[in-house]
Amino acid sequence: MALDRKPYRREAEDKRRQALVDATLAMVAEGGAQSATVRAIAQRAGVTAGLIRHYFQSKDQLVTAAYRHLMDRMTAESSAVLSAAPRDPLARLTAFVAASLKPPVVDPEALILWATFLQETHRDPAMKATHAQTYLGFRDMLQALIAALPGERDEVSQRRLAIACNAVIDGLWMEGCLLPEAFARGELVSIGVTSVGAILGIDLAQHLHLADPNPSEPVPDAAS
Amino acid sequence: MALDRKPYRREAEDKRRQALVDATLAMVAEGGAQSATVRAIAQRAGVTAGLIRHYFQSKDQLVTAAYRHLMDRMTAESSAVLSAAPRDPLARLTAFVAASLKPPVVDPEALILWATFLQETHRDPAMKATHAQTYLGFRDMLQALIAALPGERDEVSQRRLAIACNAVIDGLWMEGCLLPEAFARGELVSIGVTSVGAILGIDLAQHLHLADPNPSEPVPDAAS
DNA sequence: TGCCTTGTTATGCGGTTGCATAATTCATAG
DNA sequence: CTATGAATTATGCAACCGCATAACAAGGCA
Repeated sequence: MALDRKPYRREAEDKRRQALVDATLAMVAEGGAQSATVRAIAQRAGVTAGLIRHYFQSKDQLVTAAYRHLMDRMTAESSAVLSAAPRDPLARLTAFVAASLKPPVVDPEALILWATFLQETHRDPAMKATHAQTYLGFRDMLQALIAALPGERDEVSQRRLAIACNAVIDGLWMEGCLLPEAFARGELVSIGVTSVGAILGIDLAQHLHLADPNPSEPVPDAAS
Repeated sequence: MALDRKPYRREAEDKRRQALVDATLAMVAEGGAQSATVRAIAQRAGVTAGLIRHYFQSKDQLVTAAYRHLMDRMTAESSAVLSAAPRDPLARLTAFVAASLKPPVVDPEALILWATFLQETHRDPAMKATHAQTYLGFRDMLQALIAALPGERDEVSQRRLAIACNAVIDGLWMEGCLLPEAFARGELVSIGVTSVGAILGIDLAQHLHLADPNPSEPVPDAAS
């Protein structure tokens, strides 16, 4: 009758919720949505399945929270680039485009996560709202960068240009995530910066080395 | 003891397989992958679940067949435009871009289906091969159109330009599928043609009305 | 008309999933 | 040092999943 239960430690609520969210994203990234069962997620987080229900009313709520966290992270990665970018509008735009087309933004796992949650978006209004917000947020960021460029452009033109530039970036991002071996180092960045420049009628390529002295290596201080 | 079985009709193999594939796509489009169970698919196709195993060795094979059918359909819709397009290279490219950015290619269901199968791609080698084949096939089509344009371009440039133009089209396609209400009629086509022209350094917009006299209306003979 | 192949239905099984609930152990307060 | 509450584990359950197999009937062929 000597039941040896699994020993455990009590953790702060924030920590446990975060651990469960991280485990959810990890499971989805590795094996798709179907492998992200409550049991698998819990095991990944180092807890038992029942605990999920203690922090989330249902599995769907956990998934929604994970999606929101993912989107927040991607948005944060984008704006982080801007805060560290130079002041010259041309260099700023170049740095933004370049950062969007290399790791950690370009990442096979990121696309899997994005695609997996996209179908949930179709059903769950909360996730749909999160999606639209993030999506248009990125485009607005781009439009602001375009508006700051030298030269006169009315707002209608700015919007059209932002839509076009956003599309190039998204398309290249997808290709880079799906077929990472199909492109040479820095090729996506080069194509992206050149194309955005062509759409806007300016030469951005000359700002590439200024905006980013080390175009192929991700920041080395990756995880804390 | 009077068991009244469901009455049925025997059908040709092609018809039944196609019906099952169509039902699979319909279920995935409506409720995501998780709602596409063998029972639901069979019910949608008007048969019982056991029949699936009579035509496919497993559910995975049915899903793979459905994915291949979807990709073939999308590719066919794009290349169909080319066979009816004029001979002038500029007009041909314009028609191709325009057709890729309006119905039936741009369609919310299409994106959901694409995104859903994308995660399977990550696991199943057969689906990954189908994906890469379709993906690069579309880009090669684009590169051939670019190569036919007036002006000298070496193959390296052609490849880079094809990658960039493909990215714009993909990105706009995604936005159009995700937020159909965010764009005016014909706006995506207009932006796409203008942007592709800008990337290639030529003016395509003037060929838009020639290439497609009715840019916003899908063909009216939709379903038979 | 009557048989015979096989397309189709019907039924059942082992495994898994999300969720509910009871049992237990950790951490803190007094 | 002990008591109390809550975080965590453990157990169980109803529903559902894909798949196997057996029973049946539809339609061609003699």
